Amino acid sequence: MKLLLSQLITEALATLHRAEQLPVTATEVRIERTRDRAHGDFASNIALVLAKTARRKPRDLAELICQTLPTSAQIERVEIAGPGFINFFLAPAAYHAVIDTVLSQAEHYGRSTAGTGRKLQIEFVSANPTGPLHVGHGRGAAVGDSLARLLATQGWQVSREFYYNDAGQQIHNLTASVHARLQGLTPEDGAWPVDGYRGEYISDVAAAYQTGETVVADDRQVTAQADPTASDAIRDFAVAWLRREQDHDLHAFDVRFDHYFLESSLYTQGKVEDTVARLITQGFAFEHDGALWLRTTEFGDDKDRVMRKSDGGYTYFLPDVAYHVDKWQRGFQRVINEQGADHHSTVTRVRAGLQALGIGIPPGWPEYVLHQMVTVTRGGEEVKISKRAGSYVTLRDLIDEVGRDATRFFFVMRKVDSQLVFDIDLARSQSLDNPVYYIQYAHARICSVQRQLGEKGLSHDIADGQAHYSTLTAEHEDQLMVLLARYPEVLQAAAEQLEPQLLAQYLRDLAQGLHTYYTAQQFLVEASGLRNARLNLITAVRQVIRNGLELLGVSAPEVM
RNA sequence: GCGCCCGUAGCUCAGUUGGAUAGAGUGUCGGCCUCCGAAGCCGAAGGUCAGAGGUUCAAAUCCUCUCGGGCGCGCCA
Repeated sequence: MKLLLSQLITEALATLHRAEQLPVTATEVRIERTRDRAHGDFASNIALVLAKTARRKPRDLAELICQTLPTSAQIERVEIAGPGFINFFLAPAAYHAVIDTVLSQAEHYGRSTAGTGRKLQIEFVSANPTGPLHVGHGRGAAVGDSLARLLATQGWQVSREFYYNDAGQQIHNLTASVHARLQGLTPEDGAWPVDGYRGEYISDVAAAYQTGETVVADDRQVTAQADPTASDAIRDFAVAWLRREQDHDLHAFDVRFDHYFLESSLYTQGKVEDTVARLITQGFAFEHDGALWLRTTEFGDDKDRVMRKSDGGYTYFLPDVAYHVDKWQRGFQRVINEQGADHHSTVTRVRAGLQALGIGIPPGWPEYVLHQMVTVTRGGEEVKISKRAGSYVTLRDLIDEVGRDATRFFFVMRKVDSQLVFDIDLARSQSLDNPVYYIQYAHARICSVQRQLGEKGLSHDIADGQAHYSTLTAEHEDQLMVLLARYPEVLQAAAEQLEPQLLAQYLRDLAQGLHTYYTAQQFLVEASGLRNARLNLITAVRQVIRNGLELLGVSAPEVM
């Protein structure tokens, strides 16, 4: 519809130009939905934009454009308002069409094929297997997965990736902790490793190792050797055990990855070495104080960065760059990294490293979505400690306490770049103040009406409803149809701007529209035409709520 | 000190990427169940969009500065 209106105006402008009424040729004409229904359905500010170059008053120009505008069956009337906006009021038939579109496209409604076939990768969570996932990972999981689903609706071929370090210093600390536990030590003992982990799970890992358990994670399977001195075996088992723990939480969150990537593979496959060599030949590397540096300041960084330490080891910066080279070589047009904002300093660095390689990677590649910190409150007080992890609140704590639906929704309902206060009491409450239940309730209510229909011995005749759309004259019906029509636009905006909260916000609006309508009108009325028309409408609303919640990983229950 | 993010109703936050009279929820106050589910609906009250300049037909939105909060600033990851 936006496209149609834009074309009509462009035609009008061209006509005026030919008639020498307008000195400028066509510019890009943008059509917006109005904020206020009194201003019609769509508006164009073109007269305001062109007023200066046309050297006419905005309202006069708007008048001229309106008179020249080709007619369309979709448009009932056009008005000029305010400082010179052109407001379009759609014909009722244009509204009614959206109901049929939703009903016929069903779960596909709202999707676009614009990006068909283009490959996109989104990396998120990427937690090292040294402990349970914390609430920050939870936000990352919810945001990353919803973005993946949203981008898929726009036709992108999306791959979800999880990157982790299975062999570095942190893993060494993990191994040492489990080893110490196997020796009978506890975190309270003086001999406990200084950088060791102190959560309860260390004991669980040690116990499982001793009994020779076999653990199966999504990306690996290991059977414990039960030998308390075999540190490689302990390490492999501990990593697998914690990966399984993380997978357990991720599954409970309905998050699945297509690919797990090991940092160690960058070394074993020589990719780190290749990257260093390439950076040296490109001439951006230099030696200083016994270390090898990269002149990242050439590419916007505020200081140069060490690649190879004076002790011969690499800093994390280099495998990061090598990893992204690998992503590039795998052919992803777009790569999005979803991380906590505490990693924001790596953005410039990684991009600088990739530019220094000179292998044709665009300057803004990869893209980043950085979510701000999460704090958890209960009873108005900040919650900090989890017994399970020893120090931080885990994702599992949250899911166990408030459930998957509320947890996922709460994580995506705010802008990612705002700090998030996760109020456990609010998320738990199955009452008026919980936005998740509000939306789900709207869905369940529609299902309930459909059940009542059967109990009354009636059936839903879609065709009869279609023949009686003209009876849908209530204000609330009008508003719901507009909301339904907006859904594809919301998906497109949320995917384009990488902002899932737009969808969460929209679903709340749609649910509100339904609740208001529900209270104001009876659906199961005597008159069958009106009844079927209303059933068509609320069935379409139900479909869109389902589609939208699905993208946020939230269930759409038929009964609550 | 430098960099990034944030600052909107008492509280938690939206705000269609510069548009028309700033919006929800919650909290407060007042109404609505003989009626498809009251986990709901309707109404009232509540604002110097942190502050000051600037850009323009138009600024919560863009630019500069100030104040306040968060996160980073390692030859750690």
